[in-house]
Amino acid sequence: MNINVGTSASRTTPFLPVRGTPTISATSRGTRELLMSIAGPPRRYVRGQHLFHAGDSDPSLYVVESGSVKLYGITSSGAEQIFAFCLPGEFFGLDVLGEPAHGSSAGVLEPTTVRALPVPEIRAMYRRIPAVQHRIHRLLAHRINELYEQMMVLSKKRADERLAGFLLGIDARLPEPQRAAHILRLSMSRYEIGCYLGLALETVSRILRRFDDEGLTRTRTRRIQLCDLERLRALAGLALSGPARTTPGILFA
Amino acid sequence: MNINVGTSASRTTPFLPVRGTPTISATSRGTRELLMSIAGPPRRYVRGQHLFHAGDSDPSLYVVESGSVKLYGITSSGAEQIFAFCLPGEFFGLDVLGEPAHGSSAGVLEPTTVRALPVPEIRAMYRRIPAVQHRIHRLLAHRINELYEQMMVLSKKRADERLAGFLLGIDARLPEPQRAAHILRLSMSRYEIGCYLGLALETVSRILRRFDDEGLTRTRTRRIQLCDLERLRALAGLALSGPARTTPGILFA
DNA sequence: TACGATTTTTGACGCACATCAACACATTTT
DNA sequence: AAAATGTGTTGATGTGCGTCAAAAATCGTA
Repeated sequence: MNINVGTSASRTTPFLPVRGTPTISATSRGTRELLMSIAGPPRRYVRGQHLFHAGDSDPSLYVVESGSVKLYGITSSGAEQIFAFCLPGEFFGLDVLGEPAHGSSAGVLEPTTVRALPVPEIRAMYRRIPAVQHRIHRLLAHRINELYEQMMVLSKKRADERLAGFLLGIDARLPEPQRAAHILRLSMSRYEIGCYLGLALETVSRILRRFDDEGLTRTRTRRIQLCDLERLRALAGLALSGPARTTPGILFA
Repeated sequence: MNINVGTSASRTTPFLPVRGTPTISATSRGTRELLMSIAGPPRRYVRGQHLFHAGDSDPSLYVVESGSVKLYGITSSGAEQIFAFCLPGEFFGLDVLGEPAHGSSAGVLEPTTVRALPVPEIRAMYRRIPAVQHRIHRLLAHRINELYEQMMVLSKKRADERLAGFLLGIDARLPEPQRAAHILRLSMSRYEIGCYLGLALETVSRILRRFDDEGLTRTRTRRIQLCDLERLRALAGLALSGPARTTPGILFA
């Protein structure tokens, strides 16, 4: 997304006092920092490179520092299906925590740096700091609910509703500085957007054009400005307005 | 599904030696039994009753003993979307382990008995028995990969391919005795099947008719016999034949 | 057994979106 | 600067499946 945030560790974790179990850990805050403390060195990649493929038994998950990554699988008939786009600060590849191998492939969309977190070290951390474990559960559970949301999109929404939701979703995940202007610089092609939303790339292009004609957006290839957030939200079926959107998750499997 | 298996605890857990971390626990096998040991008493429900609704902060997850349950959500436009059908032996509602409230609703499809597992007790168990924690991770991670699969179905497959996959999926999850005959006794309506597969109920009905005409199935309302497994598998895009299908998961969020 | 309610089937019709096919850009290469 | 390559736009056409409507079958229950 042509964005450079500082190290993702600089992000403050919004909230997290895990209710219920009285966690013994001293630091109930800062689990993200704890997790990041076992992250390997930043690694650079360019578009087209892969961090792992479905089936790889590489035992680590990843955090995006800058750039963006797509998580995807291949249909039985050979078609690509994108499961998620991962932006700076977000974890992905979490499924190796429970499965012997990755269930999806991770491909880089633009010049990107990521850091790896070795699964064994995460497991070791569980013992010492229960809060980390709760954090991981939060991430996994949250991801499942995100996928439920995506299922509803794929099976019930029209093309324009999907696109509106997609644009708003990206927008909401931008780091503070760029979020204000509501200008997206997409790192993915029309084809990839279509792969994610279950649409043909031509449909993506056409709907985007219509949004422009109707004053919802201002599009110049991969630079998209969101002009009428209210109408976009209405289209996407989101609650109107809503200033402070809680973006607690920051994870991907 | 009009099925009565013995207590789900009688199911043997297929495999699970968690690679990597050398688990200290004495019983690396039998985590399922351990989990079941904290399950509450069996509770009976009839069609239409609910175990929880999306948003409920009921801190427990559930196991189906007999009968069946649907997990679903409501779209912004008020439409129902079914995320999963839960059969005997399967866990559901796992997302409360990480989220403060349930992310979906659980409705009963037929006379059904379930048992509840209180989240606090599961958490307490983590400390004592790390293997239980790995098991939970397995369940969550596996569920995520299942949802990836379902995303591919919803966005890339034709109606007949979806239906074929659905029927085979149910079939593979039947307890041993009935699986042999490949005769399904569905507890869900055409409408509910459509809700799950992203199709109109009329389409479900029509495709089912076509399957019958083509000799793939023999349908009498909710009793469906799978006659030509090979062709069904080919349609669904599954590997041909494949005798012993590993059904490791047995979980739902 | 008979009644009403729900579910399922079947047909007719229309539309949202995929597909096919050029063409227009933009970006990189030589 | 021209050529090559990938990406995006736009139009024409087709179709898979949704929608609407009504009859038929099944189920629940008196």
